[in-house]
Amino acid sequence: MAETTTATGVRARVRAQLTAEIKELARQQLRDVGAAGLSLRAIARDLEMASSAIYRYFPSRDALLTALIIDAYNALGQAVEEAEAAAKREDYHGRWSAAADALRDWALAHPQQWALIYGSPVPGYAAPQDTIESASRLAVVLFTIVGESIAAGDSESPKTSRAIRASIASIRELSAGTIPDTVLVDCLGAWSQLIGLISMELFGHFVNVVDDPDVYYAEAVRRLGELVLAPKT
Amino acid sequence: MAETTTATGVRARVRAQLTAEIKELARQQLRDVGAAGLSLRAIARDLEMASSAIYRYFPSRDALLTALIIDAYNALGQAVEEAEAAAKREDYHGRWSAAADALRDWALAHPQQWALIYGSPVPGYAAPQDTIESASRLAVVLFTIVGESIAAGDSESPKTSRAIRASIASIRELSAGTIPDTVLVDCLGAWSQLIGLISMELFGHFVNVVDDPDVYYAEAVRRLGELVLAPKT
DNA sequence: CAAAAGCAAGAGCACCGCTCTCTTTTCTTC
DNA sequence: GAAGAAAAGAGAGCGGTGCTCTTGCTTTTG
Repeated sequence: MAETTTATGVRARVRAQLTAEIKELARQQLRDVGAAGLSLRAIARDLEMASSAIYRYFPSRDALLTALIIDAYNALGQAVEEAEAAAKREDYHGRWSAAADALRDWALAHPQQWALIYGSPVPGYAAPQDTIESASRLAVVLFTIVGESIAAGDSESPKTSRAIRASIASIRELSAGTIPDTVLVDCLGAWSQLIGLISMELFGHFVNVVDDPDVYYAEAVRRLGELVLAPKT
Repeated sequence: MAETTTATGVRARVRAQLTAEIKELARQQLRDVGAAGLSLRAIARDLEMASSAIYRYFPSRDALLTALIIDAYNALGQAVEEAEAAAKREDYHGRWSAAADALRDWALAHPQQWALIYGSPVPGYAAPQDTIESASRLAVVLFTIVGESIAAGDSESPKTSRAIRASIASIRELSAGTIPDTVLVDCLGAWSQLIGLISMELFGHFVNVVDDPDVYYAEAVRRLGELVLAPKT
């Protein structure tokens, strides 16, 4: 009795640890055979347990995948956040590049996990609601940089049409007026371009097109920064 | 004898037709259950033939998928080519929009096929060489519009660094000097952004971000056109 | 201490891709 | 036209999958 005083206690902890082990093995399998080849039975074999026991931890293969997706979003978000935080606060272009570079670096280091979150949705087509918070971390970083850059400079903000403003109403709310509509449109474009560039490179669409992705990506990022940040001081 | 004079004859034709039927059923299954759920056995059942007989037509599931990928590239390429061809030759912005709109329209009409070609590579990770010709059709259209637009206007072309030029040597060759290096860099960015925008929308990354993708996409395309085409006459 | 809840194991179902072997059909060649 | 060659289909079978159900065991809880 005295030993089990750790609240919900031992059981919960070994469960958490085993859950983590399953996910780690799953990530390993992801690297080796890709998402399509991920097999619960293989994980169970590695863990030397019955295949049916896995289902005590994840009710289905899709649930495991979803958990991996959330983890991937968080790992990516954290990597970008940390890289961006390391740059000088007033150096907006530096912060922009740092974030963009961290994005690509993470993708190159974890291509299968990138494919998991930015490739085709693997399960039947359930966009799990749990993912949205983790997923937004990247966008938050990018839009924050732009917002603070705008606030620091004195911007002229050309008008946009009513329809365009309405089309991006959600993201306008989220950015809470710190970013003029015109810039906001460019931000969405820049964001999409970053994702597009990395996906194209990773998924093989730049074969025989771009020879040195490192150099090209850096240049693309620089141009996007100039488009979207307040003019350099 | 007289009836079998059609050269390689009847056999080849029914074979071609059955191959087409298999692919059509596969596409249907793609729509219903996605690429992950595509099953040769299910196709065989629909065709009322033994599952083993399918392998006379496609040596493996991946081979079928590869064939579908090539078909998808060609269908997409053709759709874009035709839409672009319908625009007035001198109206470069019109041609640009027509191509970009056809791109998105096709994607929305065939999301699973889009995922097949622009989502995560499904097979083990074999980038089949057969696909590259079909895959390039889209890029050819986009880059041709830009090239002809440049040729029509009188462009000042700012310098790019040696490293950047080298990084895109392959595509520079393909465009055969019709597009200045600076513009070429923007072209690649614009191309990637179009793919990125459509994928983000289709794969659910614009949920709670972009409310009216039609309107937003049109605006993004317009801006990309102004970036990449010679200034309007 | 006993009941309840969580956990592991095993057997089993229906499906999958793919490979054999064997028979039937069609084409080719003499 | 008949005989041999090539292509096509059928069926059984192998090893694998996700997932479920039942049966015991262990830990936690009242």
